[in-house]
Amino acid sequence: MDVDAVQYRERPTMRDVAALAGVGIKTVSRVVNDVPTVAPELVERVRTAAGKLGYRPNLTAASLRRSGGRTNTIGLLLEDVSNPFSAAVHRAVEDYARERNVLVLAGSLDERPQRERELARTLIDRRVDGLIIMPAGRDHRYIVAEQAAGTAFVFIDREPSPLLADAVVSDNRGGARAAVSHLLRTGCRSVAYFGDDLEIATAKQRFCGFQDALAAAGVDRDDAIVRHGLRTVEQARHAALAALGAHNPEAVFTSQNLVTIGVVEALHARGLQHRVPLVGFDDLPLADLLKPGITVMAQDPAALGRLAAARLFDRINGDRAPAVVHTVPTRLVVRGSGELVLAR
Amino acid sequence: MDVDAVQYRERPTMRDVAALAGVGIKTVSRVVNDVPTVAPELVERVRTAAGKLGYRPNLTAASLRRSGGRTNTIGLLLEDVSNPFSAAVHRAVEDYARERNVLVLAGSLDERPQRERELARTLIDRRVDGLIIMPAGRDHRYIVAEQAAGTAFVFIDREPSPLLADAVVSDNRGGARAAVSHLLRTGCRSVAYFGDDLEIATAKQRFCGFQDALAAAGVDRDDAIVRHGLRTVEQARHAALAALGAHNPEAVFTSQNLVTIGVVEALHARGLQHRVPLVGFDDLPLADLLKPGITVMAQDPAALGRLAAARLFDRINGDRAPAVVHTVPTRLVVRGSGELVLAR
DNA sequence: CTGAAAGCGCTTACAG
DNA sequence: CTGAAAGCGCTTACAG
Repeated sequence: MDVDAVQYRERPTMRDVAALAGVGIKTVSRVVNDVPTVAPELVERVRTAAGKLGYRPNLTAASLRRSGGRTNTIGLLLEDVSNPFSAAVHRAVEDYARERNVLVLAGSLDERPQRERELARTLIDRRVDGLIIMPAGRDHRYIVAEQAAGTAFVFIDREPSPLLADAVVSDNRGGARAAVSHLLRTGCRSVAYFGDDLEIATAKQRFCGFQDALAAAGVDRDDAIVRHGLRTVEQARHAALAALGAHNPEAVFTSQNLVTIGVVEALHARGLQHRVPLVGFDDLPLADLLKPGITVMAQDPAALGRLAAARLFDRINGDRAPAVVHTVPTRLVVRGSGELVLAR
Repeated sequence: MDVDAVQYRERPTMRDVAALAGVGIKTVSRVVNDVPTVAPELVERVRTAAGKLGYRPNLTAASLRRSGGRTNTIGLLLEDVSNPFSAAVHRAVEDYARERNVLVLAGSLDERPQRERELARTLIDRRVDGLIIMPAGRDHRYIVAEQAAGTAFVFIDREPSPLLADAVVSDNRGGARAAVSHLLRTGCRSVAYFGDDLEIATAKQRFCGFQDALAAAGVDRDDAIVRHGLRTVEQARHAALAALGAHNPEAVFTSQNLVTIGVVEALHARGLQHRVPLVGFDDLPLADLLKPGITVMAQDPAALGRLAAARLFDRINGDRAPAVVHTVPTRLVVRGSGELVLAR
């Protein structure tokens, strides 16, 4: 039995089922939707006819007329469906939505604001019930009209600006501060910072936390060992190789996943991985198998996703309270790299 | 400006735009769909009215009547949207679909056949134009009726059974054979196998490849160091710790991601990572930072996703040729663990 | 070039 | 308990 052997035929509609069962179309509708007030004999006839025809209801047609007009679909705009952080958020949102019989349309933004607006618009034109956005853009006023028309919005990972909708974010500043304070406990007095583009809200918050920790410990910031704008592993590695050669920082804080990997590669290349303490923001797979293991300030993407989904469904269900920002704590995962004993 | 300040109002329809612009609804439809034969002045009036009302077309309503009835949506059923392999496939499918203005509804199956059927059915009831399935189940006859009704199917990573639809799969057997042959080149004569449940088609194919390589080299298989059914990192670690203690295999082949991680953890725990050669099937992030780096037979999930999407769109566009299986080569990534010099 | 009528597959509102 | 009519927001098919 292969593809060219099958019989092609149109999808049967309720009308076809009704005709075969000898009932009205409305009775088919009742049976399909498990309305209990149908005579058992008619239920039986309708089910038999539906089975014989291979009838499947058309849910998009149903939602068009159904009161409330919900599509039972939500949109999820992520930085990139294939990066581990986005993917973990996605899974948590999917699980929450699945329990409510709602499907998820996901898309990748790649830090492109224009892509964010286009995709949001496309999803709205599909009439998703709500949208969870990990924003690439910095201006979210475009959602105002959509909110007024009934589409729910929740932002995740980064807050919208202005604060037009709920947001669920990591404690970026507090987490970074705690990470750097942890490093300073090794006794070091100069900490290098390698981070992402400061235009990205989370990068900025983490840099603020870095500064908070230095200030609290009475340590001066040395701008010679502060590097922003690192977007890739390669950029981070090159920046770290240069800084390690020229300035010998006593410890290193990295603000993001890919940056951590690049800097760790550089430390290994220089043979410094056991001598220069490092803490990275955001967890890495396999980080505990490295020598030394990489100490990180881990985010909880599953919690972010679950909480964002919960807020979104509250909004979809009519909650019109003022927008709130929910901050999710981060967690220090001690594995060795952040606890090296300084050779003095 | 915050959420409780907005004005709630219904979404305007084409009828509303038509009334405000003083034209027929059909003219609005023409303008919205960029039909060129509308008088410039009317186009202008319609656009102004639409802008004033914040009109957005309802694409699901449009597709209901549109000939062909396409929804410009496809479904993607993955093992787990958050695992790196699935996520990479997802991204490739998304990119291919995006160029064609098609959105992707993704879902996770977690190796549960029942979930596969339920989700497939749900997506069909939404009238997706086609479905790409990384199957959990072993019987795919349920798709026959759906194919007949016009829904396109492509399987990815594992073939459907019976072969009812196109499939895009890795060269599991050939890749495993090449990986184990590579190990045998170190001079070892006993190779342990740690693998997933043999019921999973890919695991079985990789085990066949393992046996092929031993047979080609004239090495006997030692079932004392063959372990199947490993589903998690923990199970793999425990199995490896037990086998390493009792049987001292000279080299190790692991059939899958999580198994590789568990076995590498066990080797590190025993201090054997520089003495027992290992090759894993499927690549790992950070595998090159470990000491030694982990040599793997890498799959190409992006190629799998792209090719599956290409087949699916061909099918959606009317291709009714017999089903074909497309095999994507794997690639040996040499990093050290598979090239250890045996201490004899 | 423009628009009134009919219809996509279903549900609502209503009458029997 | 059942079904004919009207309508969801749009497009098709057609007449002007």
